[in-house]
Amino acid sequence: MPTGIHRSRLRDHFRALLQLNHLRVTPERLIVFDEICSLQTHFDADDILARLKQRHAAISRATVYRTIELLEKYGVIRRSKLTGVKSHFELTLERRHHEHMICTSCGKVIEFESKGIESIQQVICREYHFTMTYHYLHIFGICDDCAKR
Amino acid sequence: MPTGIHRSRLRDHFRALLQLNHLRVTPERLIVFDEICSLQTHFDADDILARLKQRHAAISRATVYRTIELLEKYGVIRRSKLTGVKSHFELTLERRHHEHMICTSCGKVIEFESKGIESIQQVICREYHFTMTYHYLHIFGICDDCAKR
DNA sequence: GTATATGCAAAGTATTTGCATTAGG
DNA sequence: CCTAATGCAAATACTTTGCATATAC
Repeated sequence: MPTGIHRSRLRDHFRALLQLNHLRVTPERLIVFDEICSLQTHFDADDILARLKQRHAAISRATVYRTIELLEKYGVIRRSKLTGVKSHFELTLERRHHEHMICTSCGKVIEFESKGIESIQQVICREYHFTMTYHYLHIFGICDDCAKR
Repeated sequence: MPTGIHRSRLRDHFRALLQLNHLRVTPERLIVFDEICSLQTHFDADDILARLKQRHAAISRATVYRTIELLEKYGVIRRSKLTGVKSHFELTLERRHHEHMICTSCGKVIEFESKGIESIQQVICREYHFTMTYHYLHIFGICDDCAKR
């Protein structure tokens, strides 16, 4: 899915993604997708189920799981197991790809971009015959301000 | 726990950690800890159970889970945000740094090293006056085998 | 001796799946 | 039409927990 898409056009892109992959555009899929897009944070399957219930959209648990699986497979959302038990997901609508540098002392997050890392990744993925959908680089350490203290 | 400890001394450090925290040094804990140290990759609870069984060490599932929880709590292992339903862990010391490539279809994790990424990071950290303690690069996508299906 | 750790089995969550039914292309 | 998608309920996977027993200190 392309980056930097305006919210109102997301649904059209999802529809296109389904059609391109010979998958059916069902109301259930569109509703689950809309719900995920409306979330501004990480979510898990139950979050979606709860919000659907609140909206009186009777979509089954199985369909929610299956739609999440589909979205992950096509790189629309990504899984990150934050807690010990459930899987958490996040929409991959990166405005522009960036990496994170996290200060373990004050918690500050510095975002940066690196052409070099992107190209190294391409080389590595080719070497392993791996088709990348997304990546993230997290650098942990001590920021300038904290080092001075 | 200090880093860069020789393998044979790891057990002593674990023992000290337990004593310092008024926890009991039980054979079960030592065996589970040794097993984790002997692994060269990330692992999950079942990996440990399977290896223990193979070694005819009859340690219960509950104890393995409880020991893993303890080790995570004291920072000896860390939960890594990989894919799938299980929780994966990694020893926080003694490992040579490596990156992860995760197949979002089958869950396979490919580890690799990259000198290039290391050096780019050094440049970036210098630019931001950031003192790195550790980092991880996760590349998500579809592996060769899954792409063929 | 006493409190903590273990083992077992049962309970608790999260997720997946088989199958009959529905509906998109 | 035909096949993929849905809903339901049952199955499975992973993890936690209550309790009696064992054991480290």
